[in-house]
Amino acid sequence: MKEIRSRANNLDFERPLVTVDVVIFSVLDDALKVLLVRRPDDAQEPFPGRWALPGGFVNVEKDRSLEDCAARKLKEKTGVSAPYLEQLGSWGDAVRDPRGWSATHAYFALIHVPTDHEKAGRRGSADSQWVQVDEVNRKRLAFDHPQILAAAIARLRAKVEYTSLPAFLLAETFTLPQLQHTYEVVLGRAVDKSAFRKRMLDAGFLEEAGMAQGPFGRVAMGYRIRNRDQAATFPRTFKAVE
Amino acid sequence: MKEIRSRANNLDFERPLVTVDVVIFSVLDDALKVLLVRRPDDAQEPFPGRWALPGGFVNVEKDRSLEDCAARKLKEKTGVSAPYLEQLGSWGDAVRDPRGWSATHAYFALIHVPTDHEKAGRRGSADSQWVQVDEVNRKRLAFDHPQILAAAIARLRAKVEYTSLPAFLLAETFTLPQLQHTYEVVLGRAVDKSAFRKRMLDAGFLEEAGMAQGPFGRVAMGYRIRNRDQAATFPRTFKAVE
DNA sequence: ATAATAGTGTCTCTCAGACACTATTAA
DNA sequence: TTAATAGTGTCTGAGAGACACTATTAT
Repeated sequence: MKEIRSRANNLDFERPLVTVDVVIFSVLDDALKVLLVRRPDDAQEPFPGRWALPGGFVNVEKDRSLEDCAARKLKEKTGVSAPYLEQLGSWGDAVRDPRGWSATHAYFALIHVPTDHEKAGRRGSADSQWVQVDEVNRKRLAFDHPQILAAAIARLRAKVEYTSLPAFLLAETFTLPQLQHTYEVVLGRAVDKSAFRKRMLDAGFLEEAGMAQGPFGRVAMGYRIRNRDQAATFPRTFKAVE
Repeated sequence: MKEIRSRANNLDFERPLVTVDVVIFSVLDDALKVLLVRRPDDAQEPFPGRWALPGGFVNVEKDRSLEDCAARKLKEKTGVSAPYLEQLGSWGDAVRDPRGWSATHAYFALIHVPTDHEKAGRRGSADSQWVQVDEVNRKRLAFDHPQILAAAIARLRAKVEYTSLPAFLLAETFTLPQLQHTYEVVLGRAVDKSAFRKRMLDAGFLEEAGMAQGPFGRVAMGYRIRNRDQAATFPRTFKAVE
């Protein structure tokens, strides 16, 4: 392994490799899914051909900041440019990457994938695929990505109990029944309609956005997130523990 | 800016500087304080003589992981070896360090400083000092440490509302009135004794540890944290929002 | 009309907070 | 005894959940 040396300041020690990885969640076909990419088959690369989280090295010329870097990777893989993006954590040690001491900054994104959006891989392609979160263990992910992904899923499941995060998994405008359905998909259980509506409306993070007509039944009020930079938090969890 | 490309593995690009910083909290003299260190006066160094969070470069020979590195820095500055240590986040961009593109992994520690513990700086020394969190703005901190510290304080204040974190600011065994006092110091407001006791005991994260006699009054039950690796979370916040 | 979906009203039960009360210690 | 602190009992009010009800649409 080679070191980058310099003169003046005492900066001549070996620097770790620095990467960014993004855990991208979306709800597709009534299931919570995560986007995985296939690593190159090149035998020079670590974990050739294995599935992994989208990510890569920080480019000190192109990336102004870590968050920029994460947003860039997300844009490259999905085309989405205004997602919910939050930092998940960092993982760094001597052995996680065979190429040397490395540290990755993991981000956590919630996006909406339009139904008719085939090319960016609604179904998937040879080198990228949406995988249901409870089936992701069947893939043998590269690096320490199983841990990172597990942390992301745990964080999402925890925050869904007391924040408005699932709203970011929907299109820009959505109805309360759609939002409730998204909550139920992520929580893995049904919630009471009346309590749900009270909670969402009282939290004040929604603004009305005209009526929305579905294929059947009564028209519903459409809503939009008032401030997409920040999720709302509720004073209680969804179902008090017994 | 240089970019050296090569054949085999494409690892010949400039790597960011990688550091770890630790925000160390403790309650001293009935106030929430944070430990700051003074940067060397050497004019070659960035921000000479300014106050900063304890931290430094990751040493790929000495540190097995980022968390190891944080624990090492904490041990060096305070002597404490079994603290509550959690990751706060990472900050990385082209300009935060004048020496070049750098990324820091910030950690968040809660420790107890014994009253008679003078040397590691209960009062402070020439190059390290415990500063009350609401007076920290008066110091002109180095780097982007004002943001990092603000994030740490926000995180602590938020989590105190629904977790057992303040228990880690006390000695190994403590009484419920002591714990309540710690909560009140961190929250900055009084809480009801009866509700507080119910909440703590029902959460089940404490175990009895014999009676503890104070200077006056009735003896109190001493408690210990059942599992120091993890904080308990309560299903509601302390005071529901109006 | 019916089926399907959206949205509301009401009751109940839990539980946190308020606060007054009792208990135990030292002096 | 008093002062000081530890710990408990009881009431109440807010609010989440349960669930039945009404409202609006397409066919």
